[in-house]
Amino acid sequence: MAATAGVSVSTASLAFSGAGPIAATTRDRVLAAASELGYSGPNPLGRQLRSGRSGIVGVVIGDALRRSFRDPVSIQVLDGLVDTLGVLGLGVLLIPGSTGPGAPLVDPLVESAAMDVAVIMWGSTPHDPVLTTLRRRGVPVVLLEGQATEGVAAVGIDDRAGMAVLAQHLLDLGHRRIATVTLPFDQARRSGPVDDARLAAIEWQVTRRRLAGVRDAGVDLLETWETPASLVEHGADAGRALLSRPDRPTAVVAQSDLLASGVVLAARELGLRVPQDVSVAGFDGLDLPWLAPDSLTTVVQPLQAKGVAVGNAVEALLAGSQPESVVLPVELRVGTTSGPAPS
Amino acid sequence: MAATAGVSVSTASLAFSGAGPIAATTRDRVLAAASELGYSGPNPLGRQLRSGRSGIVGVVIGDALRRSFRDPVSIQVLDGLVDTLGVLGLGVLLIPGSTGPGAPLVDPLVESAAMDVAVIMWGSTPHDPVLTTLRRRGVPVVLLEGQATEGVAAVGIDDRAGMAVLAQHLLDLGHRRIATVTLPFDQARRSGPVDDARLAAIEWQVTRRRLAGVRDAGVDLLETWETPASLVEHGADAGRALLSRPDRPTAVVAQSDLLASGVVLAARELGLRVPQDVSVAGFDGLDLPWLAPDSLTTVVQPLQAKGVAVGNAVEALLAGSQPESVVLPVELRVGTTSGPAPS
DNA sequence: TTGAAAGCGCTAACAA
DNA sequence: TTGTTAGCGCTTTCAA
Repeated sequence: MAATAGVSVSTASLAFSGAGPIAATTRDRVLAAASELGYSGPNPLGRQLRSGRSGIVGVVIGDALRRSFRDPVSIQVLDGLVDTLGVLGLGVLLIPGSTGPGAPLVDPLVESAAMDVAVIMWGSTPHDPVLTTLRRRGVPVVLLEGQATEGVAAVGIDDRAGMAVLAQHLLDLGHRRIATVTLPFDQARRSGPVDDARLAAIEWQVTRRRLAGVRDAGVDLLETWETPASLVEHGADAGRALLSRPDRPTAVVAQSDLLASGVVLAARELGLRVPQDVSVAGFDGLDLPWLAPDSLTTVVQPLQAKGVAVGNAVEALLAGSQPESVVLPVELRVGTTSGPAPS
Repeated sequence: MAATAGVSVSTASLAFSGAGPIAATTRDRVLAAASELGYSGPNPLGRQLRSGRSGIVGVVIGDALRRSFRDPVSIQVLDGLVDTLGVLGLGVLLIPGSTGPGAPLVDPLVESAAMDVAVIMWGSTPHDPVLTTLRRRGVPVVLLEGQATEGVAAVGIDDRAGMAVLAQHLLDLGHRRIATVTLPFDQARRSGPVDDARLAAIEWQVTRRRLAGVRDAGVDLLETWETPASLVEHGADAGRALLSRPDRPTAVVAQSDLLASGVVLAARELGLRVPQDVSVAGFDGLDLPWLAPDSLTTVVQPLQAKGVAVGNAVEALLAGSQPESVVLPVELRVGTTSGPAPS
């Protein structure tokens, strides 16, 4: 310990922290001794125990990393979050979400990793075991796109209204046979057409709200197709099925841009022209350079801003106040993939 | 503290840890008291200080998150890493890499976050300030695709040999006018054609090795184009430029699949047929569903396995041994984007 | 301006 | 089988 080498004990702390009064000469002496002994500043573990703070924000990804991170949506939110937290001197600890039926309900890190606040990304319900565990531990939580509960704020977007505007856009173009491709309903992550019973059992709020938005506009859906994840290939599967129907839809609304671009690919594959034969719309507002020359008709959501909002909520929690839930606005962006319904 | 409520002090520790002898009745009593008081297991901060271990592995991303994570290559490696570390009870702390000329050289987390081991992803050189900082702190380091130094192991692939095989494949197909699109040369992240002086100054070893591989096969490159990041749009930029030359190359080798797919898009845009008019090849072996109906000719590298190998190196370091550097094999995969040179 | 002492919560060694 | 004690490294009173 530098103290032994120099001359003091707690003085060394002052030398490093800069807080408190200290003679320039002593500080220099301490720092010199430290570098001699190969001591490089206070041990974070000691500081953490003393302060009761780890400086760590646990981020529970709502899925296996490999899947979550293939989705630019999660990435952009995470990016905004990391930026915001970085300024506050906080680090992000990645915590895998439940990876499937076989795996344990919550990752061990949720049970026992040190963290000052936790963020649950994507689809937490009030009875989410992850949420329950964190509350038991007394770790304050911020939800992203989850259902706000007593004492737990959520950051989300107005996806229901956004979807309604998008659906109205298609109605205005004369479309009447409209099908939709949805995000997952729940952990089960099934794939295929859904019936009324299944529709009534949607657990994930995002999926539910976006579906409700379509109905709000007065659309009577020709078919609803559930996917296991927001990935291009699942969108393509759905597109192949929906566009092969004898009463082929004239428009397909997907609940994400990745799903929508899969539908576009499926349409091209089937020799259908977009938008002359079929219109396709998505949700998110991603930049998809490889879809060129098409640009997707979509609802743009502020992904970075979402991350920033979560970061701000975290900051509030650490400051001891209870943050408000936030609903960010979205906006219709008409691209080249939607056009008048074929007559 | 549960101790007060129950009857003991360190007995409580035994009750929770399960290690050491304890009467079933006392354990139950302690656990009951704990749940009554809302105490939920040992505070990780205390345990960490006591054990000297944080259970955290810092992963320094070689770039801004938003860019790194748009690259499936990083994601898949990270996925393999998180899986491996999860089993060991270790968590991954995300640390942004240097984000550009303006920003500070190293993220504050590198200076002072608690971590047992650090992983530097992507392109660390022996004089990397991040590496220097970590060594000063005494944090053991594993490099991914960096240059191994004394006491610092690196995990990488045999990209030079892989590139040579790929280049030979093109030569075998009769190609003689071959251009290449490279990964970044250094922090500067420039875009455009490079001259000999610039070629001699490549800092990032991956870029250097893959370029060397092409030359190993005996290819005399028509042009070398540098990109600022491995992203589709940069590949498209490069493709547009290279394929607009009067002496248009008959084949373009890109140092990554994302860059290569950008080149394919540029070719389509220019009305060139792939591979009849121009062959395109990449590196990585990604699954690119949206490139359909084409599948890229590429060099497949074991991305997940890379993450696992890094995880194993971390494990070795924590066990006190010095891991060996690892070079994983790669393999040529011929797709539909390469064919005989046009006559 | 510096030093001494206490205590954050934990576990491991030892004693009872 | 349980309790006592010490100490991980730090920062923050408080006293000198």
